[in-house]
Amino acid sequence: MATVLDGAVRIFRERGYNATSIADLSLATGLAAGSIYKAFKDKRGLFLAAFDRYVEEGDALRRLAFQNGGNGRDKLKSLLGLYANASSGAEGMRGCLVAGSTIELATMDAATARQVKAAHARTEQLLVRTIREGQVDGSINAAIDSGASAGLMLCILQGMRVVGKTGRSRDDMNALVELAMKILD
Amino acid sequence: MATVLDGAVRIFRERGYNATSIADLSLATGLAAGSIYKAFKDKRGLFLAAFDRYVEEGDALRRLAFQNGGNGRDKLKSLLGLYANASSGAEGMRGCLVAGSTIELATMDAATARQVKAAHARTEQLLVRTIREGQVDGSINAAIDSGASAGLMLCILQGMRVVGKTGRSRDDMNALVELAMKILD
DNA sequence: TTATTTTGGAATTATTCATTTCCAAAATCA
DNA sequence: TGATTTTGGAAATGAATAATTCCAAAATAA
Repeated sequence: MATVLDGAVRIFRERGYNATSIADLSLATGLAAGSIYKAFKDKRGLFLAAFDRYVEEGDALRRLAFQNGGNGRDKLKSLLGLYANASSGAEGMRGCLVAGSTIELATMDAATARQVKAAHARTEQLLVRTIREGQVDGSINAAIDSGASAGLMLCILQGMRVVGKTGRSRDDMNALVELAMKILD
Repeated sequence: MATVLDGAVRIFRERGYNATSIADLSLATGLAAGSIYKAFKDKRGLFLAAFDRYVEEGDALRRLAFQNGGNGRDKLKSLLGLYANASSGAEGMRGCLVAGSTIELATMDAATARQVKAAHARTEQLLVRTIREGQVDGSINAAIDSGASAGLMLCILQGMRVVGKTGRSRDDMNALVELAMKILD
């Protein structure tokens, strides 16, 4: 089942929900259309399962990035580095399921749209918490607005994912990370 | 003709190329399907015309933002302010045709993809030029890498357009602008 | 005024789409 | 071993799609 969802995640990242047909999903997951419908009820159900898996995997990667510890600033730098890597080369061109789904928000039903917005809210909350942690441990300027800087960080992360679709090198993306950290000064 | 393209720009911004049908375009432009085909050859032709118009309008807005003059830093602040406004409220939720098209890159033919990438390149070149201008007039730190900081600015601008789809207030977005300017310190 | 050309769009066409139906093979149960 | 249930998927269905055809009204030319 996990590999079915991995295949779905991949094709939805590349093409988005609307441009991905059941035939595409069948190729990507290895299941025939009838089986997809038996397992997920419909295309939207498979999308939601894939989206959840993608968000969970992202959460796990972010936790891993934070496990190397250090102070708030170190953690944020790890996070930006993680996104810089994910946004470069062939993997970067594949795209982000959250960014892609955000662009398609207008074509989604309310419940699906809520899931997409919730994913952003969760990332933004993590950013706020980590910035505040840095402000407490002294690694981040205590005077900056944690909400605003978290919002800016979220834009940078999403922007990397979009620009990554056009093909950027790892060096290009990593160069941005150093500069972005100045926001926290 | 201009209002036809304006209608097309609007619906493509909101829904993207793939999720916009000829029926949608007919409603948005006021032309029947047969007329659309006579004027633009096909859906892709209308999209390209709409995309060109959107990019040209964006260029005009950026020129306008720069006309208030000032040094390099002032100009960049105006540009970020322009994007912050465009990315907030109902207008922000409508989305950006360039960001949206970037997400759909994998579903485009090579010529259309080149146009989308060219739009990014043009914005990035403007950012590089303006940062260098600021480094010459002393308003921007001469030591920072103009290429990397332009790349980061591009990510911020595109990220604002994506996050703006989820609904952000003008105050939220403007708060980011102040912080983003620290990159140039 | 009549003939011809141009224009706008309704209707149609062929294809693709999401979803359902139905069938046969495999697995399970008695 | 035979009967029944489960499972996977090919084929079919009805709707939506991009694009084309054809018609009538409007405009132009003689």
